[in-house]
Amino acid sequence: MAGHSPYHHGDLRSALLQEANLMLKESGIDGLSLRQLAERVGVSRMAPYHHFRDKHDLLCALATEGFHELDRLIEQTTPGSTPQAQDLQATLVRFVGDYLRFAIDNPNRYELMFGRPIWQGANPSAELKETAFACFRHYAERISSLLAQQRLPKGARPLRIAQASWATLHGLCRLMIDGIYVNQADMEEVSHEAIRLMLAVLPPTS
Amino acid sequence: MAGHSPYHHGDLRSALLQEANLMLKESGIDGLSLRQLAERVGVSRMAPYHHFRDKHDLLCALATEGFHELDRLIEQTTPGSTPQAQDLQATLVRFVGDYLRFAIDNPNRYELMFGRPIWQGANPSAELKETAFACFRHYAERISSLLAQQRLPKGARPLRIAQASWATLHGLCRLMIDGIYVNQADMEEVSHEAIRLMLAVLPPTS
DNA sequence: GAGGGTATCTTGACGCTGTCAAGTTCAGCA
DNA sequence: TGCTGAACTTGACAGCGTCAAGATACCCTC
Repeated sequence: MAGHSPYHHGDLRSALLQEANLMLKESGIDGLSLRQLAERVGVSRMAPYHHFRDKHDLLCALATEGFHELDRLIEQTTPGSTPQAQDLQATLVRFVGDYLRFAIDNPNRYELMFGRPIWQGANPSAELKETAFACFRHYAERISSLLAQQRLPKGARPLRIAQASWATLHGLCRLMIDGIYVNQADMEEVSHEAIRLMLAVLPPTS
Repeated sequence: MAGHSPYHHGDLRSALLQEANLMLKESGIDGLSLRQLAERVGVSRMAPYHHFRDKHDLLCALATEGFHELDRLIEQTTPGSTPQAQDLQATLVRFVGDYLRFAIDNPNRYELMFGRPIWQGANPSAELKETAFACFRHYAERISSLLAQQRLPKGARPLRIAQASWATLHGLCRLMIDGIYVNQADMEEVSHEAIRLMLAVLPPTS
């Protein structure tokens, strides 16, 4: 790539994504302007349009990367085979911690991934939909299989529980990210309470 | 107000807020431009700046109105005195339903109220902070007092439970609003599951 | 009633944004 | 060698938030 002529960048698409990720982290989703991005990569303002249809398209690509990373996190922290009940709690604590850290570590990316601009503003790209839904599916499968291996009260639907628990986790992230749970110290306590909520569906003997 | 000269509007501030609410509902938070707003109200583009320091300031005022309305909703649907355990569930179902409806009814307003642009972008106005925190406090008080009147397992902290339940509710709203839970039909089922989660902290006999 | 202070509203201008249109450069294949 | 088409550039436009400076009309005081 270094030997290319200065006219043809050679690897512009990934260079754009990389720099865009940086700008996203620095200045947030609104502070990410295509013109600045082009300038920082050292290319004219219309060059990015040959690799992304839109600004929206670039944001979708950015979010897709984020979901890949989140997916990796989910697969890493939730083991395939489930241990005893005590270890279930430990696993959940670790998982919830990792998830929250993923969000807090890069709030702008998290907001981008789950925000309206991408999902409602224009149609999300097919690749994004595919990646994100796969991620959701993995989450639900992992959690519900974790739960299903415990003794559940009859009539409990692990999938629905997993979905609801995801809503809890997601809500927690957003409240913190958006600056409403300002007190970072409360975070741990509330997240533990959330885990307790997730575990409360299990019969009290477990 | 009708008898005023065409130069001095006479009630511009509230006219702006009213029209801004409309535009917010129509075109979302990004589609709300001060210039269009001014034109729709029939006033020059800089006129709004005499009633709001910023665009951010106007958004804060809009959000403040939203929190007043949400507060009213909370006070209306959660009775001060708590009935039997069965009625607790009915109350919660009604409350959760109302809350979700509040969000789904005007997604843009909900996003504005809880979104980063207001809380993180610049400092939220003092009035907004006051109103919003009062709203949160009311929510926590109502829910935790609802719970406290039940038989709780020892060591349970109703306030934390209320906060966590709020995270669940909020997460559910965002997932639906942001277009990730596309299926509106699933909504009811998942929200019922969320209620079950909220109730699960109670001892199973209740 | 007259005059001045002040809140209210207007017009002009600037730099920023995303992106359409049309031109330039260059690599790779026939 | 010459052509095709992808990659990239420059020009232009409308729209945005908002600073600065000027115009208007109400209200209070004399």
